Amino acid sequence: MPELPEVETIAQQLDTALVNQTIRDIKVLRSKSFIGDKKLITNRKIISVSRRAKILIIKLNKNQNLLIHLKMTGQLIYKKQDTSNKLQEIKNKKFTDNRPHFRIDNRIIGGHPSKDWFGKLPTSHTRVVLVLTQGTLFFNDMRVFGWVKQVETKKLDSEFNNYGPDINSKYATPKYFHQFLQRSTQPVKIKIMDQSKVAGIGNIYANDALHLAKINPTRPANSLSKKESDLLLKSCKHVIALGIKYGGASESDFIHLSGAGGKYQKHFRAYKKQGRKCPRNDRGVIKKIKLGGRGTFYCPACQR
DNA sequence: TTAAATGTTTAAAT
DNA sequence: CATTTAAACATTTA
Repeated sequence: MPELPEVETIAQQLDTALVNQTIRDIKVLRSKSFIGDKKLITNRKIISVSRRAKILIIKLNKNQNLLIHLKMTGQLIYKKQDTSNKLQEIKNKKFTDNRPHFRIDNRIIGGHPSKDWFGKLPTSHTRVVLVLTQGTLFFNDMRVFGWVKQVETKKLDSEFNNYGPDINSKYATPKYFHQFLQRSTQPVKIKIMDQSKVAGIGNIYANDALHLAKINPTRPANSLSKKESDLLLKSCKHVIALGIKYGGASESDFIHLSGAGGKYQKHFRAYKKQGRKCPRNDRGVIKKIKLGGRGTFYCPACQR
């Protein structure tokens, strides 16, 4: 999915839109996409919407919760009732890939961008529908990796047993960061994307953080000095904060809930910049390699 | 036709 | 037991 900044953006906007509404009904169009008991979340009131790691947490009354993971291609579309449904093209605004910048005036949209945003709902990729008192929340997911899950509050903590501290939290300390890097000979990029060590760094921000820190993604994690590790942690926190500031990245898989789209893609340092000049100097050209099956982008000239 | 896509999760190997 | 690797998940687009 969308990475931490994208989920954070969705959580903040859904919180405003959904709090105090009641879930009237839930329709599961693809059984794989819903885990748990539908009965336990119907007629429950929404208390808040928040995020932990890359998971969205919708807190309900009577000790119930709905967790949502968008994985690679999940999208959430909230459609309010009783307003017009006109598609608007916002003038003078383009995505970096020249797709037009759309907004639909009674919808808020988040996740993988596709034509599913514009037409009638549900679409062929709609997997779960939440009917609320003042609108409807559609969970679309082309590749069906994502899920919506009912979890009682008592078991909420155990849902996060396999996650390290959030990268943007105070628990991701320089000492902790250096310690887990020291325990591994794997490429440092793979390690910082290991959600069980530290949560919230995905492929975009891993590439950009390593570029910012001038560290080669292929370096064995345990080869980083304390100084380098400190700088890398700082860089990770920095690019994640930047991502949140710009409302996430709308690059190929994400549009945030106002439909306006995140802006972080305009600030990519290395991600998807292969063949382009290094943003730091004229000597380097961003190179693309593969690490752990994922596209990896870096500047051979300045990342050592 | 093959490769790749902002991500986990699992099984098998070390 | 912890770490690592590869494959799996399902679909679309380049």
